[in-house]
Amino acid sequence: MTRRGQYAKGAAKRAEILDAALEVVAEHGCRKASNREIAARVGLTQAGLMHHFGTREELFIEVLRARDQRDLEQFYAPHRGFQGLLDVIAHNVTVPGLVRLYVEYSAEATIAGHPARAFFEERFAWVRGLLIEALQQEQIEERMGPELDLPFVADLVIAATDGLQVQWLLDPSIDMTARLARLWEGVRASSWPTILA
Amino acid sequence: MTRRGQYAKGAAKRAEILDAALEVVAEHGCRKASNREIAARVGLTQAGLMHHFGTREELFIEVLRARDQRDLEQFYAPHRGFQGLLDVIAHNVTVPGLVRLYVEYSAEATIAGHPARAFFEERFAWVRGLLIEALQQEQIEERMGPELDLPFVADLVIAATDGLQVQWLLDPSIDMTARLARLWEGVRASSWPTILA
DNA sequence: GTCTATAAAAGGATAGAC
DNA sequence: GTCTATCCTTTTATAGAC
Repeated sequence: MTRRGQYAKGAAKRAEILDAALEVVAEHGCRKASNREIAARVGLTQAGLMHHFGTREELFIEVLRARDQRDLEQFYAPHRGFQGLLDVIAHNVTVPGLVRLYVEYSAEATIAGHPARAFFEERFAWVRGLLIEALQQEQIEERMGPELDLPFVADLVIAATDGLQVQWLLDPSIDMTARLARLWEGVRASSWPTILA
Repeated sequence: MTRRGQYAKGAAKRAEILDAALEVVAEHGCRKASNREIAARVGLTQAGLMHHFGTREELFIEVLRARDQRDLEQFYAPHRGFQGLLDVIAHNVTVPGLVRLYVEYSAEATIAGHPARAFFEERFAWVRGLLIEALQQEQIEERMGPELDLPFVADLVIAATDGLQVQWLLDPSIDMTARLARLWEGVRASSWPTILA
């Protein structure tokens, strides 16, 4: 019971910190989001914060992991096909801090030896896999031709999604979901097969 | 003459610095590229570097400006159509530092009040304009249907290009040019008109 | 134009008390 | 689990000599 309570409290505090980190990132950007300010938002000192996350990098990675887990549960299911991705993007519009963290941190992490590089490599492969599954379902239900090169289409859609997020951060009036939906309609209805197959 | 020589020397040093900045960014990333190391590469102290560029941000923006200017002269011409973009991307593969700077710095600069935000906003509008011009040329020469929504296609191509660059930084074996060429063939040959028009 | 010297700040991380 | 206190590093930027 005491032990249980301690764990529960620790987990609650961690969750609180993850939310605070998002707030600060949304306001100042990932680069200028200091541990001190994140800590202050949850009534901790910087040292107190470091007790929960060994390093700053672990904190950011944990934020992104939690996001992926939530998105997976809330929006993804193989039978939903492409709609799953569209729902994720529609949801992203409501969490600009998360979009900013993803865009900024994924860019920074591409450098060799960066502590978050492996995370993004693995995440990319994982997302590609999910998207390919979703596209296969679209083929099975015959909303999409059977000849398309799925890995190519998946990577292209991911690239467009990532690029759109930067455009959206610069101009939030852009409707990311509508644009992706339009891209998807283009892929679906395409007579691309002879080219993309 | 003396004056001329001074200017020439100053300009040469500036150019040297821009190259050095790219080297350091390629190795450590934009975030970890310190003024000190850039200065050291050209045999200057950090203070000496600051004489040429008032701030770090001006230096980075200048690097990107010089790149755009060069790309414009070397690769872009309205009558070349989409090939201009393909050539730029093919060239990008040979300058990873530039790609890294662009990806990382454009992400960071999306934050409100960032000194480079205006630069990226303007650059984005400029690139979109060039691409639309190029696409119009493709239509004129009837390599592409007349019904397509050009601004939409342009933004989508830019998004895909930007997203591909992140993928490429994580995995340099990806052939960005081939993927964009394939996207372009898809757009071109598409029976998208009823959807995208 | 370049250097030396220094400011002045901010950052992440750790040790040890409670 | 959290705080206080502190360390140490690194960074950008400036002032003034040469």
